[in-house]
Formats: sequence, structure tokens, C-alpha cells
Amino acid sequence: MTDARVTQTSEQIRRTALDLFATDGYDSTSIRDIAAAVGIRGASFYHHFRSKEEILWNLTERALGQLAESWQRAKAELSGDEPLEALRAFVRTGVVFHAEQRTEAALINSRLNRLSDEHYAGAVALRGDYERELADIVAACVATGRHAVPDVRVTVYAILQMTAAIATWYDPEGPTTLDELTSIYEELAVKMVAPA
Amino acid sequence: MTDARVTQTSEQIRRTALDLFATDGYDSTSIRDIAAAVGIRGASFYHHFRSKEEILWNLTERALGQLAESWQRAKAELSGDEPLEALRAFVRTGVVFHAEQRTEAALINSRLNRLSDEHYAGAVALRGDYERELADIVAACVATGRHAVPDVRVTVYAILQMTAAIATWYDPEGPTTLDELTSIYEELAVKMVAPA
DNA sequence: TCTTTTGCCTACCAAGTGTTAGACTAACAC
DNA sequence: GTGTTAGTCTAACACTTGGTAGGCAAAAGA
Repeated sequence: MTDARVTQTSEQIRRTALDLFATDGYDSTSIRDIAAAVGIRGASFYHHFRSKEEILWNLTERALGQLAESWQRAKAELSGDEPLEALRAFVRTGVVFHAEQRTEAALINSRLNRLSDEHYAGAVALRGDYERELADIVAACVATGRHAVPDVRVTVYAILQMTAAIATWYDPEGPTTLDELTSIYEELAVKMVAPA
Repeated sequence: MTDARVTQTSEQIRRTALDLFATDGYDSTSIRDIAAAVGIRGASFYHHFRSKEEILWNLTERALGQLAESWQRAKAELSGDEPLEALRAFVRTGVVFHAEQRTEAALINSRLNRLSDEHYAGAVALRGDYERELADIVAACVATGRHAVPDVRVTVYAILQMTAAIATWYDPEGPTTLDELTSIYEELAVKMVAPA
């Protein structure tokens, strides 16, 4: 058994654990809960993962990777270097991720501190990379002179977190479609960097 | 022992529990953890509270009450009925609350779902009242014709949640003072309702 | 003074926790 | 066929969980 191993069962465990962690929280989800939902016994879980923390990290790393990757893809498709377009694209991918991958988002937006020290540091670093992307964009917007912001750092947090919160309330069956949601958020973000 | 009872020890238990819930989470804080931090044994906790859930609800209700109350106070001091001033005041009190009462904020911004069904419903109702206050303000802004917003409901969530998130990152020792923070957020919120 | 209440204690309970040991079966490699 | 591996199982370990029973000392009320 290696870490990278991906079998049918281990993948099913991952999916199930992700769901349960997102719904009930990491602490109140037991190995036996996960195993039962997959149709095996608790002990068999340990054939696929070394510990409960390992699967948490495994899922967290994946989720952070997906978020970063979706932004990198969008970034690559960006033509020209108009920073406002980058801002729009960044917000768009953020909204889509948090609305579509709500369980993954719930994981990375909440208790990272259940991870071991190294893994926690790793997660914080990955999240920091992502945050820095937005900080650079906002700074570039301001640098054009055509936009202004009361404080770059705080504005970045505000944009990041109003986006992240989508995962906690968005309902695909609700009154707002994903398309509407992305354009609403794009507009809000653009307004936030509007000249004073 | 009644619910409303407030003694020295029970107050100390409340404070300690609030801290531990905010730091470690409700699930991973045991009655014995709380008791030990207060200097009593686990069993003595039950002299002051009927159950673990009771103290969670007790703290949650207080925190929601404090938030609502601080807004009601600010609202009462509002002169004139310029809705933009109300928006500024609402954001201001929200920022101050989430920056100063970070532990209380952490409690109400996370797992309300550990509450019993009735208490959960109560908490959601209280939060709903608070949210509706902002919704009314934003709607009033739009109604003047001098402001516009892509979508009232979503904008309300965005403002509410960028504010709530302050509790997770704000550091009083950090580079931004509370005064600066409030004016940054006021400005951001005002921009968000700027005419399109 | 006697009685009640307050506030804490020790000791316990039943259930659940993450995790390990060791055995078994089925499939695959040679 | 033989050896190895994957994947599961039962059983257990040591410990923690929320909560209870009942007792004991000090204070308060009569």
C-alpha cells in the first residue's frame, strides 16, 4: 500500500469521508462511521489509509489542489494583461469552485487545525499561494491608477471570504443560478476596486 | 439551580467554555477539559449546567444577543433616515463586534448544528432577524434610486460574510487598527451599493 | 441549634474512540 | 502447485466521552 494508491474502495472511502467530514465535521465522524457507509468494518479502513489524519490531509491537499488548478487554467486562458479581467476571472473561478465543490470547500474553509503540524503548515502555505495570486491582481489594478482600494490586504480578505462563504449557503435548487451568481460576484468585486 | 443563575463559578465556566469552544471546537472540548481549566472536576460542571448542549446554547444565545443589541444601540443613535448612513452604521457595528468579540463570533459563525433541534431553530431565527435588518437597509438604499446592487439577497450575504470572517483573521496586534478596519469595511460596503 | 441548600468531591457507567494483532479467503505470479 | 499479496474480518486494547449516584463540608436560614 502506497499513499498514491487509488483503488475502487479507497476512492469510495475518500468520497464518503469527504461527505461526512463536510456534513458532521471531522471530530464527530468516526472511522467506523466512514467504514459503515462504505460497507466495510472499521479495521479495514486501515488497509487503505494509515490514520484518520492521513485521509484528512489527503482530502485537504486534493481540494486545495483543485482550487489552485482551476485558477491556473483560467489564468492561462487570459488574453492581454488587463488586471481587471484577471480579477473578474479570479472571482469567477472562485465562485464556481465554492458553489460546485461545496463539500471540498467546506473542508478547506474550516478546521485545518485538525491536521498534524507539518500538514497544517503545508495547507496554510498552499492557501497562502492562492491568496497571493489575488493580492497581486488587486495590486496590479491599483497600479494602473484606474482603480483604488482602501487597503489591499483587507480588500483581498474581503473578496476571498465573501466568495468562500458561498459554499455555506448556496443551493443549486435555489433562486439563483450559477451563472447569475458568478456575474453578481464579479460585479461586486469590480465595484470594490472602483476608484474612490 | 435555575437556568438564569449567575454565580462566580458558573460565569467562569462560561468564559472558559467559550474560549475552548472557539479554539478547539465544540466536539473536541470535553466537559473535563472545561472543568480542569476552571479548577473543578468534571462532575461539578453539572451543578451549574444541565448538559453540554445547554452551555453551548447559553453561550450562543448570549453572543447572538450581544450582536443584535449592539446594532440596536447604533440604530437608535441614527439621526435622519438616510439609508446609506444606516449601512455605514450597520457595517461599523458588525466589524467592531467581530473584531473585538472574536471568540463569541467564532461560536455563532460555526457549527450551530451541534445544538438541539429547538435551539438550532432559535439560533437560526435570531440570525435571520439580524440578516433582515441589513436586507432592509440595502433595499432602502436601492429604493432611493441613488444606489444599485446586482442582487439584494446575494449582496447581503456578501457583506455579512466578509464582515463575519474578520473574526478568523483579525489580530489586534497586527498592522491594522480597529478604526482603520471599520473605515475600510465601510468604504467597501458603500462601494458595493454604488450605482452601476 | 437544627435543617436545608450550595458546591464540590470520588467513583462509576455505558458507549464510543483511534488503532492494532492476527487470522482468513480469493486472486495472482511463477 | 506454491508463495505472495490484497482486502477483509473478528477481537481486543487502552483510553475518552457525556452523564449519574451518592456523599461530605461549609454556609445560610429558621
